[in-house]
Amino acid sequence: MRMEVTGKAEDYLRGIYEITQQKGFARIRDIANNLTVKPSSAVEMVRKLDRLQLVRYEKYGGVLLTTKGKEMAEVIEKRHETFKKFLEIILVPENVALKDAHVLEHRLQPKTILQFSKFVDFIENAQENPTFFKKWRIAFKKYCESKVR
Amino acid sequence: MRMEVTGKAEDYLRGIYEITQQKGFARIRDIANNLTVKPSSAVEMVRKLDRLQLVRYEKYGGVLLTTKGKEMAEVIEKRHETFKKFLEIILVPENVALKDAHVLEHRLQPKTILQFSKFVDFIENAQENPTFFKKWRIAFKKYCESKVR
DNA sequence: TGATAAAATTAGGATTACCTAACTCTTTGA
DNA sequence: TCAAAGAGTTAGGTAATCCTAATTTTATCA
Repeated sequence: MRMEVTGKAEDYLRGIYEITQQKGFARIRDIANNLTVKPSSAVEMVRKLDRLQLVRYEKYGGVLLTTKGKEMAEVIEKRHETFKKFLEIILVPENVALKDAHVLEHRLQPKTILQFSKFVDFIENAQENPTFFKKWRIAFKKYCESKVR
Repeated sequence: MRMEVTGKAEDYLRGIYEITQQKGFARIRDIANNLTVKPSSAVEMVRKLDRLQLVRYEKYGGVLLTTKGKEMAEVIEKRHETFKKFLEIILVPENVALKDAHVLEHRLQPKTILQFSKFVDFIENAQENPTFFKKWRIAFKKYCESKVR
């Protein structure tokens, strides 16, 4: 077993992070639900994350993020937020965006992710030139509506 | 073997399409190079695509797209172009964009892909208001440069 | 034309991630 | 308190891709 943090491992890490934020720790069941996976699959990944020292896990006990795991989850979460915002900007309906943000997060190279986040900042930093950006968003929205057919 | 057109199958299909455009047919070697994969892997996938009736393939012979395969490849290719243009627009360097466009193509829902392509059209359809769009691109470029640090 | 080089194929493995079914712990409530 | 119910584990599989190391076929050129 090669032991590296794959895209899936990141999904699990973010899931565990989200659950932890809400209730302080995560159970296998929660993780399985969050990832839409059977508990047996969740156990498998949690064991891997434990070996990678990203979570602490004991049989029949809860799962906790280590410092390292939490740091990594935060980076992942931030990236996730970027993609969610980005999808909002290009007017993807929220229910769709929620799933697809997950999809966007993996396998992209750092440079690409950086550009995505710059784009989001650029569009959101309306304070530098509010009229221009407002105009931009309105124009794009109109453009989309005109293309509904 | 479950036999469905997975993301990877689409990658191969597009590769075969590209090669075919250039020289009329594809050899295993070409496909392996295009996909950065060993020939043995290329053979495996080509056999799968043949079973799916997306290519015609005979041992030691060339690979040709069927009508169905060509149609599918064209849809995939167009999607690929959208993502490539999109990455250009957000100023991802070309060498990075080339790889990441591939990544973007899979698993996104149709609605999201549609919005990506609308965004690209919106930015590119400068004829409707050339100054506005030119201004937009210049502004984004400047914004990125100002953030180099 | 026949030996070598190049291309393609096959066999046999590895990896990642998922599943089902059976089993083992733990919790809970009568 | 102890038997179900619920949660968690394990064993054993599947599927998609990829790889290496033979092996087989085809092409090339002296």
